[in-house]
Amino acid sequence: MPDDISSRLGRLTPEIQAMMGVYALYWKLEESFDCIETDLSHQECHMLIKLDQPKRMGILAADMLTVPSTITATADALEEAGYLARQRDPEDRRAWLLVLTEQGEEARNMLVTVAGELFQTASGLNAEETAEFARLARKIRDNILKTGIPEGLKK
Amino acid sequence: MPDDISSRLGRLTPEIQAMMGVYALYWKLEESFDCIETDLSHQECHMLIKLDQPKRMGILAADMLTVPSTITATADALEEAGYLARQRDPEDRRAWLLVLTEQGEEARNMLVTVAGELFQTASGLNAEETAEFARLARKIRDNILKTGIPEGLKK
DNA sequence: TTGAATAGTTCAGATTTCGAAGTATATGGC
DNA sequence: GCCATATACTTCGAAATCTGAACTATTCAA
Repeated sequence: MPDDISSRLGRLTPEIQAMMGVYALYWKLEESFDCIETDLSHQECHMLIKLDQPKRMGILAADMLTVPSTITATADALEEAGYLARQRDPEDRRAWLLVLTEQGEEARNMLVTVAGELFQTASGLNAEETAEFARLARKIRDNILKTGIPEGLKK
Repeated sequence: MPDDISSRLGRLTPEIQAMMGVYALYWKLEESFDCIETDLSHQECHMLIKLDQPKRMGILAADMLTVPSTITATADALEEAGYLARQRDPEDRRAWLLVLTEQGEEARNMLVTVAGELFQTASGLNAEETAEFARLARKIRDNILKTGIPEGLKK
């Protein structure tokens, strides 16, 4: 049966194959996140992982392709739980910098480690394949961030 | 600034780079789906794309890494809107086969075409890179479906 | 024939997300 | 310096989404 599915997928265009793989991996990773011993929501985990250094909320919103109000809610929760602190950006006092606390750093390190293992398990790729996949993924991400907000957007 | 982000990403592990790329692409694709002229929800689009041939709801649930009740709701909506029909599986009368109607086939063809273009635009990869990415994505998807339901699952 | 397992359904509750309106600060033209 | 406009984030209520437990119908095994 898996072979059957696989062979049928082979007849689809590369783009659709790629999309289906991306969706499967995304769903699997999200699912696996539930198994991590933590009371963090998925969005909170994503934000922690992205905070490798202090960042403005607007940058995070663009980076996570979401809306400012969602970032506010997530940051509120993380701040309340002691993982990060808001600091005014000295270069623009309208903006906040989100800075991890020590507790936040620890949580982030744990998450990055576990997430890496999850990726290995879920993908089943060896080191070489992972490196190649990562190279293409980085290229894709660069392109998306460069392209920015959806270009064919409505409204 | 994009270069700065990119160079910092380079210092992360390949697994995390890969994950961030996958998340960016997933989010971007989901966002782009909103721009398609259709009244279908994302989940409904995903199901249509997967119905390249009649499938049992349980198969779809496993394939989309979700729960049966979600499949029921999505299938209800698509059936009501005339995109598919339920047929009893002759091999197991407890199960339904979801079969696309003519209207469903048309919608699926449109979606597959548009989704392919979306992938090209979002990823910015050329044909060769897309083929390589698709190869790895297929491998990942095979591994995930083979692994099946989360193995380290709780509850 | 009966008990256990499986395929799908129902439905109410929880979570998540979004968008419009609001506050505070910045920027540019006069 | 002053005003209009733009930007960064917040608030909050509505909408969409997803889930899990309990239920019906059918199959399978003994």
